[in-house]
Amino acid sequence: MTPNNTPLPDAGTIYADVIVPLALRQTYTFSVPEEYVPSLEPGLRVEVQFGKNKHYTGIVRRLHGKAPGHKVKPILSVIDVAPLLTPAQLQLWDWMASYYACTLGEVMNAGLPSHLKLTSETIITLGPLFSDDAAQLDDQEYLIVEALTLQQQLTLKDVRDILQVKTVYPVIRRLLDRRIVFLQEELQERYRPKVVNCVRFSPAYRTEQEQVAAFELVSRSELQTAVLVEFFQVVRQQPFVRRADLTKRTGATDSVIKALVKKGIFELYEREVSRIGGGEEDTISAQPMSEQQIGALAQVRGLLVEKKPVLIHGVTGSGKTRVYLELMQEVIDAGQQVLYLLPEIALTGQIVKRLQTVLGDKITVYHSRLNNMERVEIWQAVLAGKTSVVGPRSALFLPFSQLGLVVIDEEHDPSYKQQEPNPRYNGRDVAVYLAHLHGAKTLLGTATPSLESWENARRGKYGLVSMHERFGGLALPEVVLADAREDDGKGNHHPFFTPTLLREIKATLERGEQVILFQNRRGFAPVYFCPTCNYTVQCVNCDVSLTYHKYQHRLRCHCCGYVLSPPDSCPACAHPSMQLGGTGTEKIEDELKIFLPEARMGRMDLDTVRGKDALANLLASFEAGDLDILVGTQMVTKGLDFERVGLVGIISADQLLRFPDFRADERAFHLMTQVAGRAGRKHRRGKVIIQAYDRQHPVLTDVLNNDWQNFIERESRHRQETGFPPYRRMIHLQLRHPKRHVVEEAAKLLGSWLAHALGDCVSQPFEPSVARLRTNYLQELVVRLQPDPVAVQRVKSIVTRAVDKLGVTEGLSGVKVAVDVDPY
DNA sequence: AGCACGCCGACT
DNA sequence: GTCGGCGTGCTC
Repeated sequence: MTPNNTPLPDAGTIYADVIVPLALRQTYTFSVPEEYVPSLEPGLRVEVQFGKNKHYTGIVRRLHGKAPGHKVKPILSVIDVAPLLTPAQLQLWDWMASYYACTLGEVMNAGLPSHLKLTSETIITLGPLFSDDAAQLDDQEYLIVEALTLQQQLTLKDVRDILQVKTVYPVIRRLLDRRIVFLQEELQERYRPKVVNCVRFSPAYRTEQEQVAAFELVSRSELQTAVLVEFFQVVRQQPFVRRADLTKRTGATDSVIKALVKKGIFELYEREVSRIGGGEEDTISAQPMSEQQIGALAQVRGLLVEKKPVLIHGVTGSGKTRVYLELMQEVIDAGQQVLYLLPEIALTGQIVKRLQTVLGDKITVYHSRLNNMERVEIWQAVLAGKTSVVGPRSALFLPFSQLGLVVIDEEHDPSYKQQEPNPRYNGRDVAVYLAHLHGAKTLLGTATPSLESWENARRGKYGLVSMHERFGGLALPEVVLADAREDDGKGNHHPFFTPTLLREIKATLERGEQVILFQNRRGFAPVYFCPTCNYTVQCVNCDVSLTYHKYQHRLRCHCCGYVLSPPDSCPACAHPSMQLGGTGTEKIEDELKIFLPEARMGRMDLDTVRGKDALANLLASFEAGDLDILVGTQMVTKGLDFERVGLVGIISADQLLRFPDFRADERAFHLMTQVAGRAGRKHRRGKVIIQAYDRQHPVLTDVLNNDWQNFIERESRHRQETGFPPYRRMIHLQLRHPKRHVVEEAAKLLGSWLAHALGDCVSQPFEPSVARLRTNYLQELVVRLQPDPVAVQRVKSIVTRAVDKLGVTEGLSGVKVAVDVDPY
């Protein structure tokens, strides 16, 4: 009997359509062995053989009795006892695959933590905690553990060979669940959450009477009584009590707490906290809400009754978060779950801290830095309906069972859009659909709504609630435009520090306040060139110039990561020296040290936050006041609220506005408004300096006047006239291949097919500004069409078919096509 | 995405 | 005469 033999389909056989985690258009049908029939249902994971020798974790999509007209393989094993995916999740997957014109397998890859996707190549190792406890192992488990003690690591295929069985996933799952073995990757980087020691009543003292008894028990100790009294004080304000707070506020020592623990009254536990923020979070300021907040909350409630999403347009500092929190609390109190989405980077900020302070362990942070084990734990907790979640777009894939509210904060943020692997989805839009699936309330919030959401609000598809005043009457920062041509009066012109900016930086530092400088480019200089022949050092893989990084003294490609030592002389004409062109964050930092040798500076860009805790440490030291100036890219614009920032400088507004992209103005407006919002929060009016050559640019005028209304109206008119989103839908196709003529031919052919089927809503194929990326030449096509869902759906299927057809065209089958629906 | 099958160039 | 290049098609 070979492993490949296929039972003859007979009338009674049950079949399962299975999703395999690959970029394949269909599900595949497997027969269900008799023994599994009772236990199988959609959403369960199964082990299947796919291709000659590969085993994958698949997801049962559908069960049926219809024999396909070809051979089928049997399902090898059922991995789960209960479905891992809820019906709503499967529906979401279907919707995503169809909306984003990708495959279910690709959605599966995005949606399941790798821990839940064993394949033949998965490598396991023995867990560090395993102590030779053979008694708890069955025969198979014992053999695996024994092999691992000899060999350190095994692939699942090895395990199969050792056990001489065809299916091993269930036994592996059991070992994983019990932490006897681990997947290899997670041992490399254990995430260690920061914890604080907290105190609570032990189970024997949870009721009021019991606690009264506790007071009697400690009546002979003044300090212990004081601690108990203090405990009740604190617990009224926040859902947890730190040990350090009790000792600090009562003058008791740890031994007093220990005594209480010993008496069985208290118990100690550890609570995870965000690593940022020197002093731990303040307790909920049970401050009364402002008039505006009360009004907004009432409006939101009213609109939510109509079952449509509500867009909260609230200026920075208007106190939107409080409004979210009130609603979140309600939903959670009603026993439902909340999903609070944030752009990834903002997750490290104060908002998360605040959510945790108020909601305590009712909300879980879903970080990108969590390891597999933690991901799976959260998965189970969410599936059980036990917790709400704050997280980035990937948190959409968690198995919510009781979803009652979805909050999408910073709704306009472009990083909600996944760019690289399929599915290229927009977390905001998927979130709206997810909420709809669950019949959950939907809240979108931002200080600067995207045109998409604004248009939805204008058409009445979304409710709109505006909050125009800053909480507590905070003044908006003063925004000043500095002429980048300005010199110091003696004819000295600095290429990126105007005298105005330098003057203000100094004044701010003298007041003991902090400065944030924004430059949207990392590294030292984006161009390294020869002054005589103009030769520029290019990446060998991509069609871009290499950026000089001074700190590492290397040239790096920001597209593919290629690294090169900078040549001292020109490789083309042998000229003995090379020059640097353009300005990145490193250079800003460097040059500023010349003007302000005393200032303590930090830099925040991809290069400095790469390490695990680097970002948290950087933010913590800025918040603690150990840094005077923070220079950074986009990152500094998102969700950083520091009390002592008196000045924000935007080094080059022109750079933001010159982008050859229909969204450039919008992005520039968002970025500048957001970064400006970092200046001066509580105690004093902040200042923002925008340096620009083109000071007449209408976007700058709008930013200067803080006139979002004017901006959005002009921009939406412009989009309407030129036919761009949200007034048209866009589908973007990118073709790539190592040979230029091949990709060109493919683009021409694909373009002609699409033009034939769709007419002139298809662009001519064109070469993007970066024409070669990671050794592949690129060609692009853009489809623009009326935003009619039926028409769009039809176009998507035509596009998909054309792309598939290209894949089987002789000579062009090697061309990769990436379809991007609603590109950003 | 893998992987095998298959048809054309430089090696023992 | 064979090893191996990657272009093509298939995976239930």
